Amino acid sequence: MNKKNITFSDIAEYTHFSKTTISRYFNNPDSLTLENQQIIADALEALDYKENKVARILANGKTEFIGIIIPNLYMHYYSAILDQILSTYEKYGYKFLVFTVKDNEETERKYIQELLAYKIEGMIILSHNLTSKELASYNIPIVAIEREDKHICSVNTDNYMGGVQATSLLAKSGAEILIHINADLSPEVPSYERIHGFLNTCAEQNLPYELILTDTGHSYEESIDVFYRLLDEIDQKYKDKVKGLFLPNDTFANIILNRLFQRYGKLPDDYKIVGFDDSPISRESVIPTSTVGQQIDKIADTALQILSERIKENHKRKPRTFLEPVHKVITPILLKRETTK
Amino acid sequence: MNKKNITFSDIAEYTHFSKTTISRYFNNPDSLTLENQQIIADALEALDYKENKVARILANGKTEFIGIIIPNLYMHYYSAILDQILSTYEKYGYKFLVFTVKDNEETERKYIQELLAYKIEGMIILSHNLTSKELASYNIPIVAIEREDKHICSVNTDNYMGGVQATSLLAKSGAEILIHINADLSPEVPSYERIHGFLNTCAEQNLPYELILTDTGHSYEESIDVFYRLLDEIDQKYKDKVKGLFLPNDTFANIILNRLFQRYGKLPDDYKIVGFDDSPISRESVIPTSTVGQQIDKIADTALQILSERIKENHKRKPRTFLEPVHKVITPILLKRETTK
DNA sequence: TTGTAAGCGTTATCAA
DNA sequence: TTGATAACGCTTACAA
Repeated sequence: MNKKNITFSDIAEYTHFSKTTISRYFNNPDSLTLENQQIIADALEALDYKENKVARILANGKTEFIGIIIPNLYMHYYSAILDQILSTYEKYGYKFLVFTVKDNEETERKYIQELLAYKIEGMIILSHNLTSKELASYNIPIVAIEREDKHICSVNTDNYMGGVQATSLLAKSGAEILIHINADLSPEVPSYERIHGFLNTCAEQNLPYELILTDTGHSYEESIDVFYRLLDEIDQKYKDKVKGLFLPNDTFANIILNRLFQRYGKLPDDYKIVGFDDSPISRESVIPTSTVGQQIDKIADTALQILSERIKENHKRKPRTFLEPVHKVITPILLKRETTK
Repeated sequence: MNKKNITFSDIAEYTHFSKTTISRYFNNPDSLTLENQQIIADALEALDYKENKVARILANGKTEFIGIIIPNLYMHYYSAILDQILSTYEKYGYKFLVFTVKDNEETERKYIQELLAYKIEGMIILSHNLTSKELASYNIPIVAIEREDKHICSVNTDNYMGGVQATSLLAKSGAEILIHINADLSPEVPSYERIHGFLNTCAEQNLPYELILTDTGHSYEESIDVFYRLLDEIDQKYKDKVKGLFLPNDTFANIILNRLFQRYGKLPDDYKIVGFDDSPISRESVIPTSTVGQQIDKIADTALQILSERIKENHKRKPRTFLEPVHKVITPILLKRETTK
């Protein structure tokens, strides 16, 4: 802060080159002789030059910023996704400006404006506040992850396949009645497909089943109440049957597993449980819980692949104005653990 | 991208004001008459103006960027901290550029250079790769969170107090032998103080204790091996005593709790357990685990308070060149749950 | 292979 | 209360 910043002008003066040549040293070094490259390199060292990407952005329009809007980082799924997105820096070079948004449309719009003011080149959206139609109207490359995505690109887990895998595993482990509990989802969110996967598998294999769509609570405490009640009902209703429970996430699976352990000191033989997400709790539960794992690294990489392609397209002198949204699907991985023995 | 961006020049032309006046409309509206404010407001609307903060930064030097270097977002503690840091946007207005760095000095230096190139105004560091001395040499405001912090500002949990709270709770719950297991930490990291808190409490209250400092493993699987072995040893050694176990985090506490549950179908009366962090696993464990909670919201807010003060100082025409590092300490909160009944 | 000069879209300084 | 003009530090034609 003390002495003024070293700029290309200073280096130009010092080396008796022009600013342009200094710029070339950074952007197209091969166009300089090796000697001259060395001279400039030495000068940078001698003057302790620090690059200024803000000036570069203003001049060439490429910020290499990608904006991320994510509901929170408190839930493991979201932080795991962000973790993987951030680590794509080494491969793609984009820097990430991250905002968390609770359920508030106006806030989300405000944050998007802020991101646009910083000239982000693309955006990754995990929140559910704005429709994909509105998002598409911003006219910048956008990838949605696990949310409604009609009008924008997206990367999702193959939720249908996940539902099939979970249901089949329960069936194979000896379940006589298959039960899937889920929130009453909108058919537009990708995870709705898990329900289809469950239903179709039961139908195809001719398995008795029950589908319970209900409010699963908005906090851990609420969810505990909900699932304790449901478990009691199920216990009553299917007393003499082996019950196969497919839960929409590992947290819910864990609530049920804990309840059974607290009661019986073990997982009774007439209960089989499968969760979803392969979150830490599924490994750290009192006995390891079977679950359907999302390939979060692939999801993140695919999202960046889509973005970087479209960003490159925008940098062409004559970018195509409209590209159809693409929708990629990543296969989940079934993890057979102790709760489906 | 199609038609060129609307700039102050366009608005100036449209309204017959100068660029300067348009700038004033944004930065010092009171210096314009209400009429003229309205005229400009209408023009912005009519022309669909989008602000460009990159240009503004280049002109006034204020990016409002803060860089964050964090080991990962996979561990809940880190993502919880980042979550709270991001939500300070509403209060302080800073935007965050986030990098994750594994154990690699060179990578961290590279990322810091990148952050500096984007003219960040401050930095929050949670990683352990570089010494605080080296970090201080970058000459920008930096706050460390739970890491070595001799030469830079920091915000930490009062780890000593945490150790005292945990140990006292175990004592009160009837433990006859107090055991603290921890990694063989450097005395420079803040969490080392937990050990002091444990030892001093045992000494003051004249309690029998054992301090086990050992390699706790570098993965969940490794940790399981370590703690199963330790538990067997403890079980042998203190057969007829009520054992009070103070673990350095909730994950480790959970490993022990699960092992006991798997063996006995419940937490035996001669085991009392306290973890650290109030991470989700402490609530979601087979029975809720007592733990010491860090006030992560306060930690994040305090970090930003320190940064924003120092950044403001830097914006003064004559900033003080050197400010002593400040070290803030946030009191932890003891959570008494089922494992210390 | 190198240089000149005109941007990029703001803000700051000084003057009116 | 408003304006003219020179920064801010880099890139990009176009020339040589």
